Amino acid sequence: MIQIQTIRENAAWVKERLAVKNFKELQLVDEIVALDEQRRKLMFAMEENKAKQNEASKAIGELMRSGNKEEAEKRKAEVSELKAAIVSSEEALKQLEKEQFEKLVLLPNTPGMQVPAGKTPEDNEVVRSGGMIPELHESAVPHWELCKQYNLVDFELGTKITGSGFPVYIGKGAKLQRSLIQFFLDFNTEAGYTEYLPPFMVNEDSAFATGQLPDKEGQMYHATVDNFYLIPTAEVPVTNVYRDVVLKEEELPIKMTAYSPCFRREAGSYGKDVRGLNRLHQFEKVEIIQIVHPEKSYAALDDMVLHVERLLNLLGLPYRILRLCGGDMGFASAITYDFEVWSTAQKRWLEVSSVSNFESFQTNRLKCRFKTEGSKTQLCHSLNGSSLALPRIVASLLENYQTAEGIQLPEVLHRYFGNSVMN
RNA sequence: GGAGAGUUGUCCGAGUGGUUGAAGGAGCACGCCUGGAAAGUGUGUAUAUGGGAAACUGUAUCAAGAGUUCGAAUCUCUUACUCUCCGCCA
Repeated sequence: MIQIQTIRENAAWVKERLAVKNFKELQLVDEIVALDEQRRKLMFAMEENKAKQNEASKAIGELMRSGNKEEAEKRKAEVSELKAAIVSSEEALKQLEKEQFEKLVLLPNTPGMQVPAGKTPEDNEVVRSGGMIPELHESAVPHWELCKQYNLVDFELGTKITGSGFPVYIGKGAKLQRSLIQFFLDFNTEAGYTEYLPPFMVNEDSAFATGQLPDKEGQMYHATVDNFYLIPTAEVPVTNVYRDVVLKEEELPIKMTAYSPCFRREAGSYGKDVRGLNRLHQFEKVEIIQIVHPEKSYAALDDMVLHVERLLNLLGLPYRILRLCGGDMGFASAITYDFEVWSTAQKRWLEVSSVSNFESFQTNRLKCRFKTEGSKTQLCHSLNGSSLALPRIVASLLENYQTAEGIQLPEVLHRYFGNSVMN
């Protein structure tokens, strides 16, 4: 949520930035400013009345004690009148606050100055790329064929048990999941991230704080009886560790990592783009999250991008890094870098990680602040990224490392998986 | 799931309708004392949000929400959470 002070003081700038994100309803900004002004005026008037009421009540207490009942009754009548005014302005104020909040919550985060304008994925900027695209043998096939051939993942079985988009990993396919999760977590903790294993369901407050509610209500699975949401990413429960927390400046930066399954309803399109592991309702992911001093969030962002890049280099996958254009960015993000790996058999790029700086957008909802010696509390900045999402990494590992004799995984995984060939 | 007890400031803890933003401790900060420290001693020590250039000042906050009252930490209701016992379970 954008801070109201920012909008109050720089409405024109906010509108200009939101336009970069192709946000259409810029009039909301002006409406919010107008509501804010009304709200403050009303609040001031009401508080004046309340002050009078408090004063009178105190006086009544004294009059009662000194036995001056008549005078006390007079003042009581006076307060009753005040009260009527207070009650009505309280209602009006509540209404104004509600309206303002409802509009405020609709505004996406303002994109940072480096964010390119644009509407579609074609407008994203390629920042750099790395890795080598392998030469595959003649009969190389996409990963869904490999999964079937070597009995690694059974999609039909998942459909029977649950529904489409819920694959069942079997044998070496299951072990590969476990190996990757452990490899990623080890890599992250060695870089100073503290490991968390969070709840996989969250309450409404948590889903709101990281920006999933109300924006993406329909994209989460909702356990309605208890009003819990299945997490779409570990970002939600882990970032909420610091909801309603005031940190000391020296506690920053906070670095956390977590594995979790991710649940996404997103009724996507059908066809080859979503075949196999390309798009799922349930998948595994390891996430990294940082909460940092506002002046250091862009340095932290660079650090996280390099971190993910190292991981892809270790896996030996051909990748490219994109700076997303305004139109392709998420609701809460100020800037996002996407990582894509090349799927040689499908001949297309697959998104495997998304690293974002949310600046104070999430922390404003979280009320995650820090206090400096002798100064006011201010909002931290939050960032997160995938390191990494499993299914598409698995897809490209299988495809890019296939040979006529079977699949030989990169060396970095031998420690976790063994060096056996999948055949 | 059933029964009972609880939730007050950084912490402990008092407080059953009227100068209670909240006694008393502890902690912390600054000062005095000291050669230095401990002890002792004095002062200060919440947050949010309005108004104001500022000094300063209004309002709200004793788990959360609603109610009774001129006035609520204190009375009533609802909810959440914690603890104990029972049940169930891995």
